[in-house]
Amino acid sequence: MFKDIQQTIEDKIKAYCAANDIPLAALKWTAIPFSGEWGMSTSFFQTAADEVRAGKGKKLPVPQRAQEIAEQVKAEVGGVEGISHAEAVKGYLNVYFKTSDYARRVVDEVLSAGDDFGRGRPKGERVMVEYAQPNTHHSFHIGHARNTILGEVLARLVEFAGFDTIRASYPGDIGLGVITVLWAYDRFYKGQEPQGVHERGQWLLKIYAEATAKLEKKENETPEEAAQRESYDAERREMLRKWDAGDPYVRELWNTTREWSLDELREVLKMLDVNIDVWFYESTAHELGKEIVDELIAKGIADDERPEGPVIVKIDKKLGLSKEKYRTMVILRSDGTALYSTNDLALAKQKFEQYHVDRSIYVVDFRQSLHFQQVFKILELWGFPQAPKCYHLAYGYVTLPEGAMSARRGRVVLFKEVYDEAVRRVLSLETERSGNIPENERVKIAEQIGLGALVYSMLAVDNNKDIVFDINEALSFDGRTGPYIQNAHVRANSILKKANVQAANLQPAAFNFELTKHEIELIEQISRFPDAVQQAANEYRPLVMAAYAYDLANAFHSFYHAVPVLQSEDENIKNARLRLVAAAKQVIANSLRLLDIQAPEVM
RNA sequence: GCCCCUGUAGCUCAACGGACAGAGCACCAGCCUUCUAAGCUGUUGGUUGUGGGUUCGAAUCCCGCCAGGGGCGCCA
Repeated sequence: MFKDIQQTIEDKIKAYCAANDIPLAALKWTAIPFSGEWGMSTSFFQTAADEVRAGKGKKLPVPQRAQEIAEQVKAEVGGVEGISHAEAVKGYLNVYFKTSDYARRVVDEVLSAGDDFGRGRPKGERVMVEYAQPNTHHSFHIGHARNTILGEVLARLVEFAGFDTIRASYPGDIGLGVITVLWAYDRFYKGQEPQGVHERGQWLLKIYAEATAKLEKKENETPEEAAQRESYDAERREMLRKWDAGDPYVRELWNTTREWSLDELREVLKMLDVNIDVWFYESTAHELGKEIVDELIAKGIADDERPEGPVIVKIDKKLGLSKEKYRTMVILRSDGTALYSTNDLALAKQKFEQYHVDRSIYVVDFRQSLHFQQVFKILELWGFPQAPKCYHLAYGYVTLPEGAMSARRGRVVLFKEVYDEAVRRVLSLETERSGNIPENERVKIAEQIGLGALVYSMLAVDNNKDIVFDINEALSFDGRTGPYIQNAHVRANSILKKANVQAANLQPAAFNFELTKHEIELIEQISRFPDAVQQAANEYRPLVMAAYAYDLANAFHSFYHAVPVLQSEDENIKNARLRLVAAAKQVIANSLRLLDIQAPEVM
């Protein structure tokens, strides 16, 4: 906001420097710290340093010269419309806005834009975010939740920032792991089927863990046990071969169990309010892979070492690098079957050609960093102009205090378990803390709060860090948490409800009284929202929005505590503060929406 | 051997190369007949792993070292 004022001031500074032969460096504006007033700040260190380097000007130390320039420039900007005063401090020029104008402008803009406040102008580019890609025949665990939440929030951010956005999911519905479940189901549990979408999904995970135990080589195993294990393994491999050959029995088995998993996945996505636009499945990507390999060989990018070896791309060599960096990627097995890399290359081509995406974002854990660097480089060699705009959003694992989660050992924390526990905890708190929640909404609100806590805990850590999952921390409702932000929304709503006003029937009001520092801070935070959206989207970092939302809620809580609204001393102040509360509620709601967290009216 | 990530307060984490490195949790001291205490206010707590370098200015950029994690031609 206020780019017009900024531009006016910049023009004045530039004119002054040009007239006085000062080699002005690019101006970077930031907020003024520790001020308690609004304004913006820029420094002249770089300019002073440039001057010294050019041998111009007086021989002053850089900080002193910067201060001198700031003082000179200060005189130029005093009379600008909307500016109250300016000051030169330690080499910085601080420009303060007229509080009443500024406050009114911010609040009016929020109230008129509503849900669209902060939305960026269309950027004319299409971005596809690929996330929510768990394997089927496993249950959805807390690590999948991190992936899905990161991806969804990123999608919401880039969409709101102005990108045409496509959400894509890529479940791994085939592979040896999937076949292992099929085999064990067919061998030991054929015909059984638990009731309930989640129960069925979780049951498959249990079968997987059991099957792995049966197939794993044990210490000190007897010859009989070894023979049994090898025979099981042979059955499993035979089943994979049959699947590949399209055997009707195996395919039918696969389809049925696959649907159980996908049912569970769709249910979880619904709980998280995630709507996937495009579903890619590994099983169908398989078919596409072979052709692109031929194309890459024909173009001289890939080397075919068959039948002795696989099809490979010597990336470093093709790029002319002497040190090993991207290494060599195998893109097709020597027997002609597809690999993960084959599928990803084929899918990327499809994204570019069929979906016309300009940017392609992959939300996948950090262990696959090299894989994606290799894929992106091959896309570049292949000649796709979108290759430089492919981005791997790598995130750390969610581990348990006792170590890594392991589906094979059945040592996983399921999303549904945590969700249920979250709802239980909120319900018991509601009894204690909330008096006025209607009986028929208690569960719904508990779900919103519980999920809010869980989701925020996944977003409040930068994505490149591992999260050691502690349920008490994830489901904390105090301090820097989802419920803290939701509570700010509820309190704002509470005031408006009590005043019996809607955003639509707020009285106009002027902020022509002396504002408290809490009001100033709150308005400052509100005005930051559009920039926070752009920053989070440009850097592909949900954390930026998570941090912003907390700061905003924090400013509101302080305001709420210190500044009376309904008890204001006069009618104009009351109306102005009601507008401010309505604006704050709106921006908190917008922030929560981007974070995929519900904004309840009561809690 | 090579590559990537991480190292900041007791713990969990922030900080476009810029002003006194900030929050939360925990600890301690206050604040509920007053718009919801899932809250507010205050106190305590730091040679940013380490040694150099670049810069007017470094937690941030570059080099070395230490510690932890991950990856490196037919797993995904």
